[in-house]
Amino acid sequence: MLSFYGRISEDSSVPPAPRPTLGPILKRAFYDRPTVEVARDLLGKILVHGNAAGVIVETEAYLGGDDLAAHSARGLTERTRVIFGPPGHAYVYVIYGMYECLNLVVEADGKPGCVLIRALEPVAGVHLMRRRRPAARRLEDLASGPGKLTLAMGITRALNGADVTRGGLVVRRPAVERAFETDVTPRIGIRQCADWPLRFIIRGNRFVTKGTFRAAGFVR
DNA sequence: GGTAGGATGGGCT
DNA sequence: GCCCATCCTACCC
Repeated sequence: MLSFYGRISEDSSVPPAPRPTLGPILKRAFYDRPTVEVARDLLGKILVHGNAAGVIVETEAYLGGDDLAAHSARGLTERTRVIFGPPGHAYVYVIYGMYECLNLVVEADGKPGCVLIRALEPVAGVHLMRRRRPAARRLEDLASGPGKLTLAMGITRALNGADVTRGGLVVRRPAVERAFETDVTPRIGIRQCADWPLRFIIRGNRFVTKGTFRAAGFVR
């Protein structure tokens, strides 16, 4: 099985891949950039909440301006206030009344833009994640979707507006950066601007969103 | 391997 | 009242 940290063997006599050592926390300047750049550059970084952590393997960019799929497209409301605020904060919203999705706010203060975190490759606190997601049978199902990963990581709407450059929810570099190829596709599960190429995944990674989406049509 | 339908509630028109 | 940036189960090849 192909993973960000190498090949995972089904043979228990083969030692597991080394646990990635965490590097420094991403600073605010990382987020204070164009949304598409940040969405792409978040791939391979490590989302950490408490004792759980996972490599970000799938993201989507939600732009300001004429991106009608973005919550901010309807203007500044109580819900979207965080998206218009300073970069480096969490935007957590409730979807379908049952699940919560994590975004990271980007672009300069006052300019809307955020990146939806869609899938993680678990790297720490796997036992914790399994307890939080009993429906997941395989490691690949633990955090392979935006609603799944918030459950697995224990991220709730209580973290809406949290500063992700300090505190319990942060994004870190891996201690050793690894090279990978990136694929770009249309975003999943939206109707407006459905063909815009704003979804980014680590090529070949087995932990990206599963299921029957119109996910084909790779742009690059 | 695949698809269809239901759960469930906040935000906005 | 309608629309969702979703997930799970049941059921069918």
